[in-house]
Amino acid sequence: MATTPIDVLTLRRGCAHCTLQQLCLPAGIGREELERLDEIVKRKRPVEVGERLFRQGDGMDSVFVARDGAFKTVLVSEDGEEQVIGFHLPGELIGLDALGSGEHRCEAVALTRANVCEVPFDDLSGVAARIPGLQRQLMRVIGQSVGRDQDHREILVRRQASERIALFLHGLSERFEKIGQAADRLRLPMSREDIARFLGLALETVSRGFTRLQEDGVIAVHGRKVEILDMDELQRLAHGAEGDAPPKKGARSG
Amino acid sequence: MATTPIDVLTLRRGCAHCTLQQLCLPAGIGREELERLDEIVKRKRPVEVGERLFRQGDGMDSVFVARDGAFKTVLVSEDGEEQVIGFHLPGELIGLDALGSGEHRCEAVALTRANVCEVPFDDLSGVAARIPGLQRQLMRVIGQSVGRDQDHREILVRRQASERIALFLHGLSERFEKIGQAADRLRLPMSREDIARFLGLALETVSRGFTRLQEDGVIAVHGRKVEILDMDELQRLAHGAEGDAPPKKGARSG
DNA sequence: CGTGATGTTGAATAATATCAAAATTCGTGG
DNA sequence: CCACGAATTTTGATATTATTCAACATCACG
Repeated sequence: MATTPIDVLTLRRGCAHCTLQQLCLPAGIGREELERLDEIVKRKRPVEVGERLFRQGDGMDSVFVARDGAFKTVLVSEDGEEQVIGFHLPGELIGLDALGSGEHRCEAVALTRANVCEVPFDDLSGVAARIPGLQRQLMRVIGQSVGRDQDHREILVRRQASERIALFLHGLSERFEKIGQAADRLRLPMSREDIARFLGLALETVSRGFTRLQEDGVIAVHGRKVEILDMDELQRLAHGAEGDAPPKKGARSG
Repeated sequence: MATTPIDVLTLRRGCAHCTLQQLCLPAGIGREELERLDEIVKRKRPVEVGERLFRQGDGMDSVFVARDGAFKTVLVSEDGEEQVIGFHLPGELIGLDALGSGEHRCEAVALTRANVCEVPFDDLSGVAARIPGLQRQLMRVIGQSVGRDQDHREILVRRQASERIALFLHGLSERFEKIGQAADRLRLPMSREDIARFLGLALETVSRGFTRLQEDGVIAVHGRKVEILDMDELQRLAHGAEGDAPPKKGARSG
């Protein structure tokens, strides 16, 4: 437990044997093309908590994908305040924010120790140009990234803290499920403060929100471990339903 | 004043003579290429207030650019609530939200009568593939679009209504200036309600915010006409400065 | 078993939403 | 040019909600 030894085999094996295959760039790409992709993908030593993949102003040399662990992307304003603009789970591309300008507008910070794949963007574009499937995958992944940004905005326009929090947890749950983890037993990789800066709320408000959800029997909280007890209700709350009349009492059927 | 006759000449002339030339897709494209672009650009009859360019779920057939007038893009949730996710001034591409999925996630509504150019996306991709300059322009414009989304998020994470409003006005001012209109005399094309739904605030809060800014001598408000009297102060307010110690007193010089 | 970081809780304060009404603007037609 | 009505905007009073400052609890880790 104390040490997570680097799985050298996994490192060598490449995309073809990665558990994220179906979620990451390689999804739906043929065997040969996969090998070409493998050639340009760099697998790096584990990244430690707090390490950065890139900083604001860096050129967009590579895009990154975590095979495990988690990252946050943050915007640091002139006065040093940190604004969290996204969280990244395994299989979700990191670093596309520089697509427009060629320069990163944010920085990517590791929330946990993580193993990441680095894909040099020039090479990727080159390979993608010759592999229609990869080109399509790239667009798909970019689209997903834009979609997550939209989700974030949909969270932020909500005026009630409870809605934002419910929306956040529900969205995270969906994403965990997508990468093969339990949707109802989340181990949050980020602090309450990170969540607060992501939701545009005070840290204490987030904490209280969690407590409230627990009191209402929607979730169970143990620090960063969150168990979702009533997914339907969580979703209801995420869409403006007040604490008024949850169709409880032997809930989901009638 | 009562009638704005359709300028047939302008309609015929095409991109080469459009006043938006340097801001729109054609910027920096050679004469011949411009003609090829012209061939695929459709110029439509004026769009009336409230008309939609596309709706949620529509396929991304075209992208649009207003030559004059203004649009909003809105997200309509299941329960019929409207969320404003963007405003579009002349020269700003509309309809890129569908890039990822191929389907529009939002709908584009005319805020004023407007003349728009429609660019069929398939054709555009085709032409762009053969014109490196256009390809680059397209990326630039997409990047700008993503940038405006980021700006919106940066507005929404602000916790003070006054900051959001200041940020909104300041950003709008910059964009007006970019299209050759006075930066300090804005004719807002959108209602207070639209602004509220864009900023994630109650309509009344927006109104009060405007009034407050007027009382503080930062702007002058006459309905939808807003004059910016102290741009520096507006910018200061946009970045968390309280009403504490504005370096006022014979303001702008010292 | 301390110790610093992280998370929770409480009380007072400040900000915003909500409900209601008045004022203004704008388009339209006389 | 003026008057009218509908829609928009502003303003007021009040209730809700979130923030802030502070203390306390808990967790992770050495």
